[in-house]
Amino acid sequence: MIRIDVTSARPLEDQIAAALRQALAQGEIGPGDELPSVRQLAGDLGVHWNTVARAYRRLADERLLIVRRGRSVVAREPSGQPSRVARTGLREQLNEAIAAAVLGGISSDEIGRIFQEALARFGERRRS
Amino acid sequence: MIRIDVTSARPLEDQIAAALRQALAQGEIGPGDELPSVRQLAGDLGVHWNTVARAYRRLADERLLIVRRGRSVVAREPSGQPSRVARTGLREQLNEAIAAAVLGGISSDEIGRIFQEALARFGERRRS
DNA sequence: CCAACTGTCTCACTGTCTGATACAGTAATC
DNA sequence: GATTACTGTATCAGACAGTGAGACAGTTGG
Repeated sequence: MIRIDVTSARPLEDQIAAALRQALAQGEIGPGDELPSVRQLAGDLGVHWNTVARAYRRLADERLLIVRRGRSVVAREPSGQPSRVARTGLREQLNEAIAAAVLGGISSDEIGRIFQEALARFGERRRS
Repeated sequence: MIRIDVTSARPLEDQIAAALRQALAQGEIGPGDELPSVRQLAGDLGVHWNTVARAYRRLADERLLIVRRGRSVVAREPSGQPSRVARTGLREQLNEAIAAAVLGGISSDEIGRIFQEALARFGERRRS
């Protein structure tokens, strides 16, 4: 379902939350879909289930999931209109990504191309 | 010179390093330019100078700065050809930024527009 | 040489990340 | 309705990273 890198320095909880966000944004997981239990997903990923629980909880706080104990976790319809912080956050993330790429020797053209490829994956909204 | 947010949860060292990378990538700081001393920049930012020193060291490890004790810190010419990790890193950062934006309710069109605005700031390469 | 500057190193403190374990809610079954 | 087997939650302990304090070491100019 999702993939993480246990050797990365980035916290596992972060990685799991980020991977789930991508799956949600790409429509790989749609509103109403049930997600695996914390213990099951943890087993698949090879981490402690508590770590998955915390990632779920974080997304629940972002109103992306509905999670209540005893019941299975489900995805919910994402929020309506974009907030100011969403926009400024996007701008900052893009600035940082572009800066690193430029310093890494990637040309502006190629950065633009890679961006378009990435963005295209979010427009499909495939639902099973 | 650069700006950080001391109230953010993100480590100060990270913020400083990221801000410097942006300044370098945008040409605000060019090869050969001298940077402020760790104590001076720290005073400006309101953080401990040791934190600035570590951020400088990190960029030096990325071969973006030359830093030796006793002498002032100078920017260096960034690397030549792009590496594989630079490209995959860019892809991952973009995926994550786009996912968060989509879930935040920002349309694909607007994401594209914001990206173009951001990218444009890196093409200017203004030098003083 | 000396003084004043530079960055580096080591230490202590604090908070976060991770995993272990006990707990509490839900649902199906008897 | 009690039981059982599953859900997620809460709390704690150990490991580790981020931060700041202070001593240290290299460089430069008087």
